[in-house]
Amino acid sequence: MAARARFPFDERRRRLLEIGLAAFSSRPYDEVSMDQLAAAAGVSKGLLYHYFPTKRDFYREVLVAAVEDMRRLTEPDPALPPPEQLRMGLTAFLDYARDHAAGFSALLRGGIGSDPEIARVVADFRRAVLERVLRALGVVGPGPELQLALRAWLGFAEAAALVWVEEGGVDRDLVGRLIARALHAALREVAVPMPVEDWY
Amino acid sequence: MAARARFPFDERRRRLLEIGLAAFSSRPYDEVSMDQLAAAAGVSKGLLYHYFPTKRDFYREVLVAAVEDMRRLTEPDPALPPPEQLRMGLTAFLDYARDHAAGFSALLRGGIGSDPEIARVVADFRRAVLERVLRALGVVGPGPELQLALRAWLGFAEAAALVWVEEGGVDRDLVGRLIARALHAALREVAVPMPVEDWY
DNA sequence: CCATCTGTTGACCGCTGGTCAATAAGGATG
DNA sequence: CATCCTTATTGACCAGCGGTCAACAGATGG
Repeated sequence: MAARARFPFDERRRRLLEIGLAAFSSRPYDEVSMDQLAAAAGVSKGLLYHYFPTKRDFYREVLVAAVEDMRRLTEPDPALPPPEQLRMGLTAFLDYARDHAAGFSALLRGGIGSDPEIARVVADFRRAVLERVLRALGVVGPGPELQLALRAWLGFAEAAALVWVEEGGVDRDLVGRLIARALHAALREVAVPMPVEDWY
Repeated sequence: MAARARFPFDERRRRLLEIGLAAFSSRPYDEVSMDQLAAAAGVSKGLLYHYFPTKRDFYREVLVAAVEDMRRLTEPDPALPPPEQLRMGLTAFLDYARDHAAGFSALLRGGIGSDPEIARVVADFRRAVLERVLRALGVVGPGPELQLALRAWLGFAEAAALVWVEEGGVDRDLVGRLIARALHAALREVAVPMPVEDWY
């Protein structure tokens, strides 16, 4: 065998997560085996378990890293006026979905979403996105109706992005406008004063 | 052991699917083993494989049955005027989500959605729902923009229903109105003439 | 009462997720 | 340069998993 290559912890971990993302993006969870992953990383299976306690934890960490990546790349500039923040945030969101199609589809579509720990990662991400929106709106204590409306709107945005990425054939900015309009409609229905009409 | 109980094919199959729905609704896919399922059904594992070729197929059939059930229970009366069809369809949809919370969450949230065969079942269901809407609208050859808008709207409706079921605390008819309004907004953005304003 | 069909079983297999004691690379210390 | 200690890394190992299969037994019809 090749000589033992000893890597610093963080670097090795990062490499393993990259390989995990590639694997879990292209095949369903249960069709990816730890042996395969280890082989793809040129490493023994035991090492995988040295870095991640279980397969599920590994998957979760892959998801966390991907979501963190997305959150970072779509972060709006707080110095901009709110309408511009929304516009740029949506554009960045759609661009990210387009450029990371496989991972975006596989992971956000819920690779194994019925697991509570996994679902929580996605739920946390969604909450973070909605907090951005609430901050831009200047709302502090959103009631249950507003929370539901915003969460539903996020479902709209995610579905729009998924279809746009998978089917194609639609202008990106049209999709962005569509999503912004949906936000307006959702907010109006729960009586949140916001002149989003001219926001996009 | 108990004497061999011989059942007619269809009945046994139906029972197995019921048990599968209960199992897959309460635990993630990979935490449900065929041995457990067989034991829960009071049956040998071999029999499970006599009815369904693989675990994945079994899961798919469970999903198909659940989706079929939902489709049947939310079917609108075509004799009603379209606005009323929408109203009743949404009400039935939300009621179904509430009354079948576990299955609705687990299965539509995508138990193992990254598998193409499984994803297709959900995709087919969504297409069927959208065809109802298109029929009610009188649209025959929807362009890509309209398809995307409607698909995004369905994401809105699904997310709204999920949150409503899981969090509670919001009036059902408010959720229904919210979803109807979102449909209006989505359609207006892609320039589909439809006076949905007074539809709900 | 036999023959056929088929719902049903239990033993079996390769592989999977997960464990663990043993090992060796490399920096620190003298 | 030898030593030591830490820890990244391995490979053998295990119970349980998804899946297979030959054999069995309850109906059904002649």
